Amino acid sequence: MAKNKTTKVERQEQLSIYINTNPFLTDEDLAELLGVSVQTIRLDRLELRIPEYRERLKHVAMGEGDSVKSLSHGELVGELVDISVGKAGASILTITKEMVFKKNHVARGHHLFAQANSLAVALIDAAVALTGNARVSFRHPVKLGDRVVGNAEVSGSQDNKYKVTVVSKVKEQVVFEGIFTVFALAEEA
Amino acid sequence: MAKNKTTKVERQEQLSIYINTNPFLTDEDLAELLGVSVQTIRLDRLELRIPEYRERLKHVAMGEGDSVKSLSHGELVGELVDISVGKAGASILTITKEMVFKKNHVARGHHLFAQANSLAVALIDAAVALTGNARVSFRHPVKLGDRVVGNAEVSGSQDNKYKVTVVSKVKEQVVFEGIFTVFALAEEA
DNA sequence: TAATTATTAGTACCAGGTACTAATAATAGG
DNA sequence: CCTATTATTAGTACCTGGTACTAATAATTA
Repeated sequence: MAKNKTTKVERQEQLSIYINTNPFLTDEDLAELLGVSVQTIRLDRLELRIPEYRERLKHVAMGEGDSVKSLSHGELVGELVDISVGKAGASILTITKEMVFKKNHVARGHHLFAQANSLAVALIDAAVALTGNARVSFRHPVKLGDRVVGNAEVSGSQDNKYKVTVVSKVKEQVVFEGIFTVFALAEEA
Repeated sequence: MAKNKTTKVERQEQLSIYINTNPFLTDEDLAELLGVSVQTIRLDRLELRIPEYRERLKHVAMGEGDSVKSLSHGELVGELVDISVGKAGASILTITKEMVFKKNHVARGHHLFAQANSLAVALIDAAVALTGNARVSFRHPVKLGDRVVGNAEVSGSQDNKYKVTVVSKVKEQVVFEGIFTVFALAEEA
């Protein structure tokens, strides 16, 4: 037949690539892409130990599932527990396994920064606020499972420039301190 | 019957909570949890416009699917393109929709911080490295789709304390600058 | 040519649903 | 008190995306 003369191995390599770059492909999709029958795809997956569609989705979903409150999503990192716009606010961030170094279960600094930064920005009473600069100190390591309570306070302002001080604690112990300069922007800047 | 006298509305609220905190629950699971039949759960989902199990997983998986390189995962934010441990390194972060403010498509500062911070930490030749403090400036807004190239350099060291300077650019324009003080820790600190 | 490997077809089965019909409780209104 | 409406449950047929298995037919290799 006038089929592309690809070997089994070549096809299986392609299969791996397809699935790795897009786990949402079903066997039927793959069969069409590779020009073989669905049964062949199944045999290939078996040999390559690639789980079925639904299992794949489950695992992608799981890996990310409980990190919904993490940096990539939502407008705020952590959970806002109290806010008085223009004045002060607080948020809580629980350290999950995705946020820590595998080696020692210490949270990566940028998560604490992210909590503080998004809290600082949330405080500003403007359509859009951007961080201009920041000075931050990581006072004490934060561990997996810790509940980090961030407290922010607007400590000064000049024109559209606000100074926000954030102190984050884990059970009364200060773990992070930062001073953020946030700019309030007009609606259509 | 000696059932908990919960109203339909109360049950539906509970249902929402259950599903929000754990999208992996099937109708059967939920039926058992709430002490009603599977059919009732289905009707509830219909009324609440909650999609079915497989659709939910698909969406969790999708929402996060392409943000694998974002903050919550991997040991590094951005893609490492060059590194010479103890000296310098570079990484690239492409700004996705998850990283920007919906209103103006400008990247939230903490993502740039995260890229720089994880790059700084990666540079340190130690089992574990932690950021002590940092001074950062966001020079120019970064937009959705921008490819942020971060360049880090160890600019000094004293004992286990390293000073790392990071400059991030989008097409030759400096968008972020930061000086990080990173501490190298012993294996079993 | 015989043996082996690769590919395809088909069957029965499963999970987790949708969509629909129908029967039975429970609650409220007059 | 009886009726009308709402709530809940049961059951059926069907769908997707598979697993597990059997069997037949190419294509290759020894």
